[in-house]
Amino acid sequence: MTGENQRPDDDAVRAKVLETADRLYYTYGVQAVGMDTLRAESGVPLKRLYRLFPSKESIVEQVLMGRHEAWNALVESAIETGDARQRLLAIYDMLARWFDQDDFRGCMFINSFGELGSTAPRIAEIVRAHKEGFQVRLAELVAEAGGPPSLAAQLAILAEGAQTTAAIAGTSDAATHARRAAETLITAALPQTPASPR
Amino acid sequence: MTGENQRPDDDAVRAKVLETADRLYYTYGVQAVGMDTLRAESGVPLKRLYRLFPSKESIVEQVLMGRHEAWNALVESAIETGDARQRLLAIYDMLARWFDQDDFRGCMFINSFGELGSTAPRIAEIVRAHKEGFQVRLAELVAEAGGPPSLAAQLAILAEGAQTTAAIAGTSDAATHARRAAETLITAALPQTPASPR
DNA sequence: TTCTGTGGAGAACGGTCGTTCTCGCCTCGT
DNA sequence: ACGAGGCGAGAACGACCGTTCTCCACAGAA
Repeated sequence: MTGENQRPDDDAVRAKVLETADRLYYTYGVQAVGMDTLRAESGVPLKRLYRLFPSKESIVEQVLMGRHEAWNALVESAIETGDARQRLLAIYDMLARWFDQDDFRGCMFINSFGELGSTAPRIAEIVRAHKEGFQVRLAELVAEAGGPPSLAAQLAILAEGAQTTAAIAGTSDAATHARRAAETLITAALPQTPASPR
Repeated sequence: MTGENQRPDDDAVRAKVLETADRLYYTYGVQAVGMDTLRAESGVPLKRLYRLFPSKESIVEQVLMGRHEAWNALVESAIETGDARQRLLAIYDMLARWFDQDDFRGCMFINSFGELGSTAPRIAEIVRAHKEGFQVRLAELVAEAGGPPSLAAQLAILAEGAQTTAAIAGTSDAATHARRAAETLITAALPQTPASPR
């Protein structure tokens, strides 16, 4: 007898908890937000929190997985139009819009890795997989543009550096600089005009 | 062992504490290392720790200031020979050597910012000032090479991105990719031969 | 109604945090 | 020799952590 007796609104409550946890962890850091704060902000009693999630760490993991999906959706929507070169550059425009949001506090994966990476291997692995997924997607885009894999690695480094620089400096200038650098690198790696078939 | 059998004076003990704290905080994160662990690893009693430093946060601040000086010294020693272009690229070679150290765990300033930036304003300011100092130094080197300020911003983003990418991926490949990208960006910004006697 | 059981509010628990205090010991001035 | 004072070892303190438990109001079945 498998005890699948979850109440009908458990899914909605779970979603609300993860939404609240995402906001709190992103704003203040994971270790700075206790379970009681999460209870107060989400309105979900502790008892139910621990029925819906086995532990705080699993909440952190699910928050990061949610951010992973959201990030992928953002990237896909940013690159859905234009030629291969324009689609690559659109990623940096997306970064600029993100950096300009007033609640921007850097990349949650990078922040969580610095905070928990050395003590929580599962968190570290989620972060590593997230970053590798982005690099793989970049490599696909670069390949469609006819560029070498090394260009994808360079563009990924630019995106990472823009995120940390923008978070620490508190401005979105890094997105503009990263975009210009990306233009230069793409042009150097794809010397022929992108519209001309071979 | 030493000629002086007198008890080490406060300055020497302070230095040993900061050295131990640097290693522990860098390896495990600041919040993961308690004062009792610092006492055990440094061999300095709690009472003396609190006579030498007013609080844990001040230890963190002084560790970061020490890292700031060490970083500046590393940069200066890396760029002390060669022409302007070679000196700029030497920074990425220095990064590669750093990434290959087996205790490399990313940039402590970025890690500390993610961990404490939103709750400890003084830490956030130290991190911000550190990163700005590096960008200013890069701008000087770029200016000596005859390049525009935007090139310095681009090279700084490459360095930041290489650090986070290497930390998360666990490899030093990012340094190589960043160096190649830097070569391309420098060449594009300084189209003429860099050798410039005056 | 009465019984039963579920869920919410919050106390409790064991542990750890940063920080301070106690106390015995050791040194040292007189 | 003797009292004073500074030191180290570690307990103590209050606060907070993640997690579990108690207690009671109340919903539905008989």
